[in-house]
Amino acid sequence: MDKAHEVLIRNLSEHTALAEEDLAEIRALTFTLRDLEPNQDFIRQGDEPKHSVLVVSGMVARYHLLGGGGRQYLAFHLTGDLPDAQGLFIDQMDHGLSALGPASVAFIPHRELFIAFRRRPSFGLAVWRETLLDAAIFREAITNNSARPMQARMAHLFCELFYRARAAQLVRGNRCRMPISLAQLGETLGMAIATVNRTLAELRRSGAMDLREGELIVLRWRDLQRLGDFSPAYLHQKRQSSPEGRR
Amino acid sequence: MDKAHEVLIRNLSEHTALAEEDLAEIRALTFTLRDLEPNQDFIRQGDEPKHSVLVVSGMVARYHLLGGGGRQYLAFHLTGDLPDAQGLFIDQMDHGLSALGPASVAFIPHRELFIAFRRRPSFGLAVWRETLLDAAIFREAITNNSARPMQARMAHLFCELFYRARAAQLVRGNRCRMPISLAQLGETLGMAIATVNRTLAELRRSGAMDLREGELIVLRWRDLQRLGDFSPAYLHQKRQSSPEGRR
DNA sequence: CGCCTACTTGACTTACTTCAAAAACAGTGG
DNA sequence: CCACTGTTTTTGAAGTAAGTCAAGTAGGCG
Repeated sequence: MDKAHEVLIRNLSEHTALAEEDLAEIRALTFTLRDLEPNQDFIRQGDEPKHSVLVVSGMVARYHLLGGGGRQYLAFHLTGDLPDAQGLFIDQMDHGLSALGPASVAFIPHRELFIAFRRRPSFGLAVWRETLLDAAIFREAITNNSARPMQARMAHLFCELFYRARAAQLVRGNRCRMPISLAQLGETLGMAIATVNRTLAELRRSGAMDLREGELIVLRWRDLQRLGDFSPAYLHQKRQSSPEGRR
Repeated sequence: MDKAHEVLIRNLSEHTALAEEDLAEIRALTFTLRDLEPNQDFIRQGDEPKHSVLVVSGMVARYHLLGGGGRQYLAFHLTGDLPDAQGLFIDQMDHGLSALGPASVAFIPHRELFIAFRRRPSFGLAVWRETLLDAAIFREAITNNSARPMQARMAHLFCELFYRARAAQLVRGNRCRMPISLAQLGETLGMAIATVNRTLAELRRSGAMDLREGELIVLRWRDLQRLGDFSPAYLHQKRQSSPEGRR
């Protein structure tokens, strides 16, 4: 019944072998569930975090606020992710968190986490590992937004999200939920909304993918991967199940 | 005498209060020193890391290799930094490391680190904290390279490096070592080398800073900070000593 | 039906890239 | 000390990709 705990366990198990004692420790954590509206901000830049967040369902984004009120989206998080383990040791959030589509998250008190880390250091290491994976994704975003042309940049983002969705078992057939607007895509990839639209149109025309009604549809994975110059090594998946095979 | 250990202790102490036992644990670590030529690569993308690196002197960079053989620089590291604590839980490096100017680094076996973490969990947490600080710097780089115009982008980078150099006590007067070429600056900020030069010329003309003979000179900190839209919150320094005061 | 938001498209402008060449500089060897 | 080579920096001119501006269409909802 406690879906949240199981979601966390599944996600950590992707990268780390957890002992029975770790599982017990995790199951003993107090989670406070909260349902979120689409585009609802639930942690703000400047907040002093006292809780960590676990994505129980839906998609969650991190963003920087810009001078003019605009946003720079930094990363997206799927079911099972701990989007602000980043905030564990930090006095003031340097970025905010918002839901993309409808989502639900669980709040976990930092205090409890630290106690659990002390009792089961291997649990701490597993969470640490997650934060390092996050960092690898950040690094790739730097390269993506700085060094790749617009089309590849966008294709790469979709590759990453699809690949990660697959690992989190959120892909059904060749599609997964992706409730992101063009404006948000622009604020993620550093391009103007008009360009977003034109670039997306190109990708559609290439026949590699489609994005419709909040769903990402991958029609030809290898083509999309090629267009996006995507190689998943940086995601450090244990089992290298790639969406190949489906053309 | 063991400069490397003291450098690490000083850096960790910036953010975390270490107990005597932690210090003892750190001092017991085996460091293998290595001197590096300017621009020498010492960890390559694809390597299987068995050691962590500590910057003992000089400046070190992380980079992604691009398809065409080019590079995207991801971050720079100063004396005291642990540039690849990121590699602690990772089977294959997703990025490489190189010296900028002449530098020296110490290698620490992962095995020893993990043993030390077990014996002194607070030491592990301190290193974890460092990796989260790194991640915050990555996030800012995403925003910098995606959302800021060229001049601000460059100014912001110099602000960050100067600010960090100051915290690491590497600033003398209003200058610090910065052995970086225009080409590398371009590969950091995602701009063509011609643009780098013209943008740098603008910044010089503004009178806020200069970059000469591998040295960064900050003439008017507040102006540079304004030009770069820089606010240091994301660096999460405990003591908020800013370079202000010197105009 | 009308309003609001999200998406689409077109025409214009510009900031940046590319290309090219010159000037400054560092290292090497006579 | 100076010529010779290679690299880095500087500057100019031309081309282009992407931003901006603006208007129009489509979709969702009270």
